[in-house]
Amino acid sequence: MRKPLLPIVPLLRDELPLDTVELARFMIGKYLVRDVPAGRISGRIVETEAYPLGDSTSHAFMGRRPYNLPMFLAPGFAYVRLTYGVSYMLNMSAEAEEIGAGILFRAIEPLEGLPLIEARRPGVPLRDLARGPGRLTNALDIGPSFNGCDLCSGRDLWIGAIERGETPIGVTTRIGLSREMHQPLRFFEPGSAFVSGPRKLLLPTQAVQPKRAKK
DNA sequence: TCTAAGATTGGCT
DNA sequence: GCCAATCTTAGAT
Repeated sequence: MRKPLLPIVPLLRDELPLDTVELARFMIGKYLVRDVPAGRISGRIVETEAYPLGDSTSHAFMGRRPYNLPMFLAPGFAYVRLTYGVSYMLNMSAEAEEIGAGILFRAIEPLEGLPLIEARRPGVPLRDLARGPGRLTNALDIGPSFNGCDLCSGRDLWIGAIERGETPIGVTTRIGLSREMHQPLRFFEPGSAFVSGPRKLLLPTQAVQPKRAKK
């Protein structure tokens, strides 16, 4: 007998905050769902990053290009990119149409479809299956074909919610950047073991020093 | 459990 | 050459 599915309700575009940073915060504690022929893969979103308008590290910073078109769509469209030639990353458009901004999904806590994930990642501990943006896309079997798809569609690949209340949210600087490293634009669920980076809260008084340049 | 270093990879931030 | 990463290995805590 199959386990009943979690009561995840698709998020409507109207429910998404327009503001990039607010959207990144908002998505913590929501759910990413992937429908595959064999069933459903889903997980709780525990880590995101914001790439707002004017951010020099954003793929939209240089203006509209063929490869970054989804970032200029209305909120809730997927932007899938290959990075370092090895990993795909799942982003979602933010801000009104014509404005290039988005958020990056960095980690989820896998909840449904674990056998489907494990079949593709034999021997990998549960905690590591979707801890990191590249692992997340691997766990949900997301590739470049999802670039530009509507995450508010409620099918194939979509975002949803169960509880509607506010959850506590941790904030730090973003991961892996060599510019704009001081910005508090990474959000995560405090206490979750499924978060990929530091899980200590950034205190307002903490200054962030640039890393020493490599020799 | 964490941090760090080195190798790897492909498109153009 | 620069990167929004992963994997393995090694060491500290």
